[in-house]
Amino acid sequence: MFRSLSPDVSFPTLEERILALWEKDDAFRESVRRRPASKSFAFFDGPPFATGLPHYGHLLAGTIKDIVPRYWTMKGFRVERRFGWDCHGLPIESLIQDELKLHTVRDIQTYGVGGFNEACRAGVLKYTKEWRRTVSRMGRWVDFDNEYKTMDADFMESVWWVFQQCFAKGLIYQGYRIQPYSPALATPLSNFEVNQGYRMRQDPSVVLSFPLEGTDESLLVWTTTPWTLPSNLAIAVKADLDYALVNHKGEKFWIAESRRLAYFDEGCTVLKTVKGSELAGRRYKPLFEYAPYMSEKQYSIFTADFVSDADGTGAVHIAPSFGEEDFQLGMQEGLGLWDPLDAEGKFTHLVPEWEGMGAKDADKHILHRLKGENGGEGRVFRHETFEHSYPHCWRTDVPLLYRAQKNWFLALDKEITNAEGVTKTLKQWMIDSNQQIRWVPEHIRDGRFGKWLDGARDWNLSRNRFWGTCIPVWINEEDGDMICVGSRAELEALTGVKVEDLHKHVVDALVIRTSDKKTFDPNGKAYKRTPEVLDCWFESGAMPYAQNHFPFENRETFGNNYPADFIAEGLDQTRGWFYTLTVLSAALFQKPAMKNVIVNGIILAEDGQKMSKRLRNYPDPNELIDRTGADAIRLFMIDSAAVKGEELKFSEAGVKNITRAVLLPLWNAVSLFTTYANADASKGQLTWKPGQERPSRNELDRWILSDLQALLRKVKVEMEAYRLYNVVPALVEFIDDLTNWYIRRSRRRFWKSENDGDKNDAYATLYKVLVDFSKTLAPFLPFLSEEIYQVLVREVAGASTGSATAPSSVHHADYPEFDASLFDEALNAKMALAREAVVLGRGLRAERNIKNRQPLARLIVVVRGPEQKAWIESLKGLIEDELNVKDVEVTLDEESFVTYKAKANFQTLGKRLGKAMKDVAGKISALSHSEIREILGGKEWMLGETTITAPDLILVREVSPDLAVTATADLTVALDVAIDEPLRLEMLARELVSRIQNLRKESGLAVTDRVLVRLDGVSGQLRQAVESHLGYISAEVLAAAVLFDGAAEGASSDMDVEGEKARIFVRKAD
RNA sequence: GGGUCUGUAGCUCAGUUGGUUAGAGCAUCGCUCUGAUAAGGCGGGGGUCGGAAGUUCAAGUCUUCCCAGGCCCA
Repeated sequence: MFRSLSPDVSFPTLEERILALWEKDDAFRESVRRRPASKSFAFFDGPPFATGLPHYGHLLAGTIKDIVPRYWTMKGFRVERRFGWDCHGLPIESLIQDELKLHTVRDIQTYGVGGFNEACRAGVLKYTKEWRRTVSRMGRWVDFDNEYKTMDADFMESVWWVFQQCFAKGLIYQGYRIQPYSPALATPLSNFEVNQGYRMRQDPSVVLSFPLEGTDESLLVWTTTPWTLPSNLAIAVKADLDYALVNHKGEKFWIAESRRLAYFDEGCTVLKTVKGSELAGRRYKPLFEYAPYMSEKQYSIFTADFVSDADGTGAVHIAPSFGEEDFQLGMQEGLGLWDPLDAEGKFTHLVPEWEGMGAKDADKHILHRLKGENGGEGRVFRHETFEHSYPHCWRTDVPLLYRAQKNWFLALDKEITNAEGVTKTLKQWMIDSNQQIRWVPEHIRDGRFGKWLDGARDWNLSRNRFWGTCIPVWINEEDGDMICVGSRAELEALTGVKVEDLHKHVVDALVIRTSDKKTFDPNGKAYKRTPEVLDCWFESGAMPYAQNHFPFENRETFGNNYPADFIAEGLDQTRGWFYTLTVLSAALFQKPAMKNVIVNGIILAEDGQKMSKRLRNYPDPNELIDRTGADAIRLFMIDSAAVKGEELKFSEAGVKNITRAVLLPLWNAVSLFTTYANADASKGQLTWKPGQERPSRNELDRWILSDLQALLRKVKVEMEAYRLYNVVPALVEFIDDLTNWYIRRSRRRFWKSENDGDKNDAYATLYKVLVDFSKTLAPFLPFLSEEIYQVLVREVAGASTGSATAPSSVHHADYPEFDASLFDEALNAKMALAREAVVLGRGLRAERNIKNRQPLARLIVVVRGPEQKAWIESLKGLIEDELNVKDVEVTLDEESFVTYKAKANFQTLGKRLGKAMKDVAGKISALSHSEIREILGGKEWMLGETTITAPDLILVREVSPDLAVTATADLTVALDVAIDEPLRLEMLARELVSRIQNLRKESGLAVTDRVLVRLDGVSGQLRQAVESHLGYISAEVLAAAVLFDGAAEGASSDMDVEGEKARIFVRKAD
């Protein structure tokens, strides 16, 4: 009837088989097609770089990105899932630069941007095959055939459109920002690159004297970058710091009082002391006269908070083009920018003295000159060398310069009016959007992400690179007039040239000539494209629009799929994708780009370190999948805090534990079901047919079905809140309920030889539970659930089963809904109480050292109320059987077993009593049994000002150590431990059965084989036991006969239980 | 240096508006059971809840400071 399942299962092999099945049936695409396009659940996939292989972080994010869409698909939604590739940006450019041995920006230009870009295009998808294989092998369903790539012309065109939208809203502007700059590469670097290049180096630490105008006084000023001195435009001091005027060998110097002794003797003369604010506004004589005069304030003293007296002199030199703080002060005071360096960081003709010399190289020459050794002025007061950590170019190892660069920015403080006429700044729209997003974990919203939004600065969109989407702005060189192009059609109209590729080497060649800014006019004004490309984060943020080539195509699709219902990425994307999605969505539509976000944490190696190829502290993902299977890895990752933004220490042992705790028990449950069902079917004892619903009167059946409903309700709540981490524990608990209670308690019902209704009830129930549970598990364990479904549903013909009627994959089925008609809260509580009684009973047996095979006469269960009494009575038989007792007696009267003591209920009393709490707690614990009874019975006990009533007491039951009694808040259980002769004989019979069963197993007999049992040398009481329990023994071990003839035949063993002996022989009956 | 998250048993983690003796799983040790089992059952050991101070009758939980680690930023 059912395919027979080996308990000896290899999950990786099973998974490979399922993958082939999905492939054959085109199961993924079918799962999408089956659901109506009108009922869409939108998912956005964050694009990875394909310049490296997938690692565990990708597997984790991929698993989350698979589970949630699978779930909503089964809930009836169409969930399109398109894979995306991030093709542009520095990682690929660096890779190709290495391949082509192009070290600098100039090398690339010499090589040719076209050739370089084509090499990037050809190389960027290097690992896509490996990605596809690993992602698919993990069971993730995502559309690779319909993938989007950020380098596709359609995608890039939409990015242009997004940019143009921002441009039209006045959000785009050009401005300066200080950036780390590599003179060797002639390019600014990203923070990421900078962080790779920190090293110790020695630099000059110089104090210079600046004569103040109209006095004979000088200000001592500190710098570590002499090469910026020709660009000096100002000096900054700290307003509330004391500055002293020191007389030193006839010269007068200003210096911060707190720094005075660092440069002068103790005995030096202090002429006067003033606050820094009093020095502000005074003018000084510049060191050099190369810089043009750009402001009336040039060469004067300012106050600034960033000045400190931790080093130097408490006065710092300001060159606004070099250094973040200098730049800020320069902007604030309108000093202007003056940068005498060329692209390679060399002085230009603006500083003829050192023209052609690199900035850092010029340091010593500048100092030499300032010392007056070349006929100049002796302005160097102190020249030292110090060692510090400083960033170097990660490729060429030359020290970086912090330098003002012209960039394109997205302004966050511009006001935007939405469709409803509400006006707010872009930043406020972003902050409002964030409040509408459900973050998992929640704290990201107002924590990491919210704080980041609050402090967000204008977004620097431009990169002086080659392989990216071009900034679509053309500029007239004379008047700076700009045209922002938003599509290929516009570009063609303006240039008269039709292009299909929008990359730099193609687009830069196009010059716009126009008189109306709309159409090409050979005699019109000329506009050339600004040379920068876009930050590739702009492209990933534009992905919701660009993946659909919106607005050029798919307007309707876009409308149905925006904002996304769900996205998921790692915590490191807070400032990355999550941010850029939010900025662009707020800029374009004044709403969030997504409704729900799961943020996963970082995966560390088992030792808590980062996973490192060099340390080899983690198993290769592909090898691990081949060893343990994807289901186990998926569940291990999901069953962790990694799905709420915390880190996960990845351990293979943890993955194996999932196999042991979840996969195998479930597999065994299915295997048991099919084994017995097949056996009974072949004996003609199965009247029930697969898929046939069969209401059972058996409480155990009704309970497991009800328990399953509780699980379904829980899963629904957690999945709708995107709390994946709460789902796996619930699934595990259900598997435990199913295998260690339902199946264990039902084993005999499957096993018994007579065919009655109950047996078929059991099959019908277990079948329904397994099928529904496989559907419940499907999003989480896509492979194993599929196998179970195929075996139980697809491969058998029945009312709702078989290939003719049932969906071809479990993932095409509808997700099981909570069924109120099967749910019985009281039954769940009742079973829980019975199980508690059993646990207590087992404890008593263990405590008294009475083994389970020894039947006992009686268990007394004392319950706390009439309802509970009825509950336990209705499950009497189950408890009797489980605990091997002849009778379970249920009563409400426990006073013969326990003595009451009481503890204070701090919760009710604490607020009322305050400081008297401790005293009262002592008095309560001193109450006697009868006093407690009276209070429980309703008596009010006056204790000073307070009235103590029953709820103020917590009852503690003390049991005498002489009695086999134990108690919890819900139950008191007493075990009658007396063993009379009939009970002893029955124990012996059971012991014998156990020995015979072992022999059967050892000799490899099938569970259905009938046997012949022979006994030899049987001692008196054992013989008596066999004779009085012959029927029981024969039925248990499927004995055709039990003979005392002593003939030695078949497998044998000796038995000796408490002095009762026999030699047992077992062979298969003829 | 700033922001943020984390710190509870050997390991992985729960722990409600502050409330009584801080829990679970795994691991370990002992006992036990077994014709669904790579299992099951019962019990033991194992904790100054990162540290300190404070608020309170009462702090794993609230406040402040400090320490350690991760991520992001500088």
